[in-house]
Amino acid sequence: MPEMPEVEIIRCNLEVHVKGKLIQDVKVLLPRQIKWPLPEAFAALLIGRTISAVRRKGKYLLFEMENGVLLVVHLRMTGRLCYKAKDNEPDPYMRIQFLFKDGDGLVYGDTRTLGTLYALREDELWRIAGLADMGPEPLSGAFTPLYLMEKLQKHRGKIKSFLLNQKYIGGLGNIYADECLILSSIHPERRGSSLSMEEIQKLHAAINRVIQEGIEDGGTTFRDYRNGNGEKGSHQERLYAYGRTGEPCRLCGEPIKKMEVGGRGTHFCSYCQK
DNA sequence: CAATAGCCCTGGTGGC
DNA sequence: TGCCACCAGGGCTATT
Repeated sequence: MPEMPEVEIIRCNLEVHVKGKLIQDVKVLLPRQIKWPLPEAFAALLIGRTISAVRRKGKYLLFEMENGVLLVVHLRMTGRLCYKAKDNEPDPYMRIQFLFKDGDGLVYGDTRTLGTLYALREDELWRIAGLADMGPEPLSGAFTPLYLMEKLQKHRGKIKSFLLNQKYIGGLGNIYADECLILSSIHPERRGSSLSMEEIQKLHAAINRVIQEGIEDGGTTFRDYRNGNGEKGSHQERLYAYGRTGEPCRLCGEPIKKMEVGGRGTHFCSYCQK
């Protein structure tokens, strides 16, 4: 499941390949994944355009065309974008295909088909609520301990749910949320408003740390994630909590436990996290 | 307004 | 071996 580090890796890898490429054709194999505009208009907006940049905001990828049109992609659970040279073997779960004038292509594949794609201009980005309402990203100047404190003071819900809510912090998903909680010794069911300033500072540092390390490791590949070249990341080898149920905590040796918090599987250490 | 439950989706897994 | 319930979970919508 691509989160901010994985999407950043994909952005970085794809930009090298697609910058300056002219889109000659767009084949929409599964129209319902196009959320705006209608599939025919989606293709028409992109055909004949040249990609000038690849941007990212939270978990969204934004391909900028030379005329200002943006192709926006959210990969959700199993979406993947892969640059394909002319003779590469096809993705069996290909849903959308972008063909370039030089014969290469960009393939959007998605087994569970939960991903979403849009084509619109910069001044129409408000149509994508999750993008327009997104809070500051980890590692950004706006994401400060003070910002975190102000939001948490008013939050009566559980900290795990807070971390997953993109309107507070843009880019965290289930894996990195569990990781930053174990690294800051905070129990996932703690109420946001109950955190001390010291805990908030630890949490802030842990969020930046896990995102930074995730990017450095080329992302976390648990099941489906692949970078823009179809390769796996390695951060799963360094995880403290996620997917380690029953395995010894790397900090104290107690077995990692799993519970449900806010409808999400949550991995934690009952000894370290209070 | 905010928290929560349900829903979308399909492949992989474990139980029998 | 085959069948099937169940799980994975981001983000949207409906409900409380």
